[in-house]
Amino acid sequence: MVTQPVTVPNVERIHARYKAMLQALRRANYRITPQRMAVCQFLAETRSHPTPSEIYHAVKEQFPTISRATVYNTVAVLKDLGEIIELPSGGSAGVRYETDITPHVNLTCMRCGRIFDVALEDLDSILHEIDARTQFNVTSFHIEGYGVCPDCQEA
Amino acid sequence: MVTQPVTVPNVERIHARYKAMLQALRRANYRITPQRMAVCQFLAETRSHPTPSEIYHAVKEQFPTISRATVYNTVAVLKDLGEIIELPSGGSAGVRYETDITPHVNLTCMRCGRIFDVALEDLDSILHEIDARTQFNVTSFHIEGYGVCPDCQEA
DNA sequence: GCAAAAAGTTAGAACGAGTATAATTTTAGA
DNA sequence: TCTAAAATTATACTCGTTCTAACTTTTTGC
Repeated sequence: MVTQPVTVPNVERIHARYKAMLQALRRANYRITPQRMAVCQFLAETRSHPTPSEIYHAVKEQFPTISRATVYNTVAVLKDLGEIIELPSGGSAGVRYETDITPHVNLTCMRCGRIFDVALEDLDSILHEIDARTQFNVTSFHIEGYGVCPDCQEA
Repeated sequence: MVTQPVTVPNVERIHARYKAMLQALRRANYRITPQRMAVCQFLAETRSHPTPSEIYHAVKEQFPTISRATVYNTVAVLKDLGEIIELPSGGSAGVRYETDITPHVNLTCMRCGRIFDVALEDLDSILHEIDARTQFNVTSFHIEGYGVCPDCQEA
């Protein structure tokens, strides 16, 4: 079983993430609408690297008339602001979104398509080395690993 | 300007990559067809993180009747075999494929959408640490960095 | 070299993810 | 409270991706 990081999703962390997203929107002069708040809340809560469709269906429970365009617009804005990251989905479901923008490792199982988060220490040294070698202004990074998860190894 | 790695694409490297892809297909009991060879050749040669559409149009020069489904099937098989990696394309162009499966850094400019490859040393230590912390069988990994490229910083 | 099974390709259709659009609604600031 | 402009909506549209049935090709064994 993949070692889950010691940090457990809790109300504080979710709230901080939610607040950070809303602040990013405000700072960039985007309007704060109930729909955007709901999308941010869902994204702050989820651990599942959701597709746009999954986000849509989750938010639709609270806002039955929400339009898909609204969801797509909202995640696009959040992505532009660097609050979420777009991942290849590893299946036929289009893109997935990563809400943890701190440096970490995503391990994608090439069998079942699931994505596992792993926290590693000392990833900052990578950022230093990228800075030393390039003139690219890097604002976030993570590591994408591919292979077979423990469950699929047993099957 | 992003520092390009000292390694320059040359005929030997391209040929080795091409051969590796064909061998992976053979080893997995896939048939070697002229269309698959052409896709592999193009992928071995390109440095451009091509979309499926770009692959299709490149191969269509040599095989004017090739079907899109054939291209999609071929890259899907190569992806399943771990010979190429799927990247988010950062635009509306669907996915892009990465043909360099050695550990390295992809820097994606969030303005223009271009993807820059950077080679770093000592990335193997990351693999060791993932192994130490998880039971995930990792076969390849790379680093995804996001930010603004030098060109877009000047504009 | 031939035959056959099965994989692979093809052309075109289908699907659905993602985007566009015009009308309507809502937000935020004065 | 009013208003300008942003945001949402329902629906249509685009296009990337996958499906399908017929046909072709590869590979293996004889």
